[in-house]
Amino acid sequence: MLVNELSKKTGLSIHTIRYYENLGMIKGLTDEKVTSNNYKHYDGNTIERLEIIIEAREVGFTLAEIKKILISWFESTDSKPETLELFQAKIKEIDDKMRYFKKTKSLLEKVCEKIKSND
Amino acid sequence: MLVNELSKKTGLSIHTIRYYENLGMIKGLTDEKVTSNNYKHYDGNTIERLEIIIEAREVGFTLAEIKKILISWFESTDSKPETLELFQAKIKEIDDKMRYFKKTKSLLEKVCEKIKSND
DNA sequence: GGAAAGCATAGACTGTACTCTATGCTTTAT
DNA sequence: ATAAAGCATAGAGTACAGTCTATGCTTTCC
Repeated sequence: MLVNELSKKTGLSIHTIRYYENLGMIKGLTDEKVTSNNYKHYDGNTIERLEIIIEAREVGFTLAEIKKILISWFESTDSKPETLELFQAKIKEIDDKMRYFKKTKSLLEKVCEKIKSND
Repeated sequence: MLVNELSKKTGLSIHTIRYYENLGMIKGLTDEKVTSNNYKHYDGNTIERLEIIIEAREVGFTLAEIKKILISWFESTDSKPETLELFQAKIKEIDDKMRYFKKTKSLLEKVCEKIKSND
């Protein structure tokens, strides 16, 4: 599939997809049998990668971190201590954030009640 | 207290404090009895505000949103429908993120196990 | 076969949130 | 009294994550 279809399937803009490709997070392949153009073709793996990127973004990974995750997930066969460390640090970060979020949520709920009761 | 003390008490850099002040999120007052300088004085309310800023940043509010929160919390007497809406939307966002976080955490834990077992 | 739509690269521009530098005046310490 | 430290404003610079524009070639559709 070409970039337009990939964009539709993932919901990411063509610009963003190319941006991620420039960062080396995904890679399209040009069909060597076709010499008239250098259109890039993407496959299911690219979709999978982009979906991982979208989810990982959501929980606060930076693109640089996500790149590492992708490499260790798709390209590496051996275990990587530094990736393990990154993940364990992120688990800790997530725990911290969840605590914060719970506190903040109940605070926000109180504030909402306060605002409503002032009517 | 002057900016240096405020910085030490909140852990924010002087630069960051001034940045927030320029955005109108906090406000120091110059002592009108002193004419030789225009040093700004900050009080407990400023610390409270900065602590709210720090916490709200942590859960993903933008500074523009935090400014609204501060206004509705400290400056407004009447209820503000738009602030209520903002908060309710944020509560929903937090719920969504918590779901994501739980999913991601268990995924990360699995990945960590996988990496470890490859040793 | 000519217009419209799609693809590629490169680079400029935007927004958010800082962070740092320059300059100059004021206060404090020795 | 003078050097060091602190304060203020203004503006430049940085990092991240896009987003948009320009240019030019290619493919598709009527």
